[in-house]
Amino acid sequence: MTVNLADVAEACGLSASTVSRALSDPDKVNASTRERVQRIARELGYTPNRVARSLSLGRTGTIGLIVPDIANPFFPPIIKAVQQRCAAKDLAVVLGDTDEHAADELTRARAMSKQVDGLIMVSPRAADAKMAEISKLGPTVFVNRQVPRAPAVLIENPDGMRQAVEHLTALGHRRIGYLAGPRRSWSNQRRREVIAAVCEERGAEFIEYGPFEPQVQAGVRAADLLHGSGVTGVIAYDDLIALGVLARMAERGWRAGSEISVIGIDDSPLSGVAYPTLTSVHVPCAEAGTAAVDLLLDVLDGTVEATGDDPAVVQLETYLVIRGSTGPAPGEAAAFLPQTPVSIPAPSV
Amino acid sequence: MTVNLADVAEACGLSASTVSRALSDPDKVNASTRERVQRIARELGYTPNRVARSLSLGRTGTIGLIVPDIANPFFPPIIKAVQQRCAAKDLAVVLGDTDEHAADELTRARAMSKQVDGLIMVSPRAADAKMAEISKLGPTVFVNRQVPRAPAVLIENPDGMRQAVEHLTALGHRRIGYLAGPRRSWSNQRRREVIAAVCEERGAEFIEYGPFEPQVQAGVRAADLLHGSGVTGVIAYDDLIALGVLARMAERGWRAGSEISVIGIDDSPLSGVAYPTLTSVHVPCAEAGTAAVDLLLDVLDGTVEATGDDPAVVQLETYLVIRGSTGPAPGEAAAFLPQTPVSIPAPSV
DNA sequence: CTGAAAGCGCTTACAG
DNA sequence: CTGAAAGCGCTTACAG
Repeated sequence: MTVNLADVAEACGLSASTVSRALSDPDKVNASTRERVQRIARELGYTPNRVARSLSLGRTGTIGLIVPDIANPFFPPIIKAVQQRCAAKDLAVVLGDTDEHAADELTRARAMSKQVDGLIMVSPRAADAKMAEISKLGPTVFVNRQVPRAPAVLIENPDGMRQAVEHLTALGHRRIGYLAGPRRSWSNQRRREVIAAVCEERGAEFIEYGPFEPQVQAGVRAADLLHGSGVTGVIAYDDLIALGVLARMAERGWRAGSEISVIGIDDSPLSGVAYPTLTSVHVPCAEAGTAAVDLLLDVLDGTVEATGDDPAVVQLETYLVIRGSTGPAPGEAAAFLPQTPVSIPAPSV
Repeated sequence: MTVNLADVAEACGLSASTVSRALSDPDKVNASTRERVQRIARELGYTPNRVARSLSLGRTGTIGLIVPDIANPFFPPIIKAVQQRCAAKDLAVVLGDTDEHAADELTRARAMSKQVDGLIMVSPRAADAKMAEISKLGPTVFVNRQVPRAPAVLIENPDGMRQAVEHLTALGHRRIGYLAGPRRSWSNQRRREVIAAVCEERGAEFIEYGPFEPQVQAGVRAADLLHGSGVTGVIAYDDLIALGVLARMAERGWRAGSEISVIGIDDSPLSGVAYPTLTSVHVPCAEAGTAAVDLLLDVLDGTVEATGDDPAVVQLETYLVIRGSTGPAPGEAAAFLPQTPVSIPAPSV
């Protein structure tokens, strides 16, 4: 049905070998034959069969991307960036969603492994031992998770967390809550540690709530726990939880940014949509996606240390973005008078 | 390096043919050899090479999915559903994002075509003629776009639009605005028509604004246009625009749901996060993703009409979800007293 | 029920 | 510079 290399060869009166060279390695062929082959191939509407090519080359020109939940707004920017970068490099992306089931990560990776040249695992949930098994399947880069002896792109830089706590203490907050994420989450452990440490350093009390699932509904529940606790500033594991807190506060008539200050993490596009707008720690998701593809390509080229005790790790920066949901602690407001309202335009989504 | 069929055959003392059958067509093989082969294959950690399998079968076990923008919250639920359904059917999904460039749709489809058994095009932006070319590349199903002589899953049912307008007129609104989406958008044209028609039918004035890009920022701009226009009820092309309107209204101290009622379209998870929560037309994105995979599979099986004048088209239902951003038109409120506040829990995201 | 052989559509050392 | 041949790892008629 569809035209293949042999058809083109016949139409040219040449061997398949020559046609193949003319098309994929043009320098190895006489200039005039090259032109003729290319013209005839075009006329016949020939497109090489990628599958056959993959089989003989041993490379598929495809990479696998596995994420826990496409519908969680944290992931689409990463997926998009990976996909864009791959398109630019003429690589295809096969996508896997584990629906937050840690056990599926290895299964999906295994299913993909024979079909891709390398794998990008974003925020995997399963234990390090499972990640080591995944790494054995083929070249693998982790995003947002440090795995021993494996290359990774990390966006869990402590700077942003530190800035968040210092922002609150500078505003006079003395009792600071942390709405914890899932207990097994690597990010959660890192965030908790840094926040607790900076609280201590700044002489603020650190109070942990949770764990909470990274969902708006969990934030609604968290807001109710906060009420009457004496906590005046709170940092949520992620924006979804923070947005749930804001929604519940609005519903109950508490003023975010004055009665309680709320900080999210991710700086997702949602941050500008909430009311008030959400102060949040910016996490460079798109950059992480791009960096992950580049790192994986380096691993495939062998230009980078992909294993052993000192694998390549790319560390990206995080920082605090201040919006409307944080303000002086109650009783501290006077120090800030006269208050000039700051209007921050909603970001485009 | 990696273990292949021949290795398993050798370990079993059998031919590759038998091993192949034992693994992929177990009935054709003696029960005891079958068990033995399967056990040994497992012990050796054998996984079939999908690429080789594809080449000999002429099927890749992969489908292509092309969307305009992964980061637009409309698409992730569709992507997720497609991916989940495919995983259940042991199909891989290769994902393409055209970044809203209509011209890339054909290019990307062409690049994928040799690598997939079929294609799902979600909300494509390019003209029908381009879609016809894409259809010629191989089995193709369209989602959220009707293309002549091509199978499709449509979620542009007029019911939801009608309910939205009737909701507003029932609340006493007499001047109804429509914040139009991109001019070329197929959905936009359909929505505009239905809304205008129902306004006329109900004796309300129809006023169009825009076009607006489907982004929060565009809604901010739209809100300012609305002010002082006498429009009391407004339907936005999508939730992002509607959320921008709400954000701007909150910022300027206008009360959504009393001074102006706002309705979005998509019923995205964001609807429950905004303040007030957003009344929106539910569009069954996840169902559409699942239906698209099933339809594509039917096309591949040949059990469904995929071309000609009467191709298979699946039409899904839309309906209005009422939340906090709509209420009686100003001056009509008296008719509703005493007002009992309705509290609607935020949905999980 | 099992095996030897051909074939899927490419690429690429190896000769000439 | 060009061609014949082998090979990538499977599947599947065709024999036995």
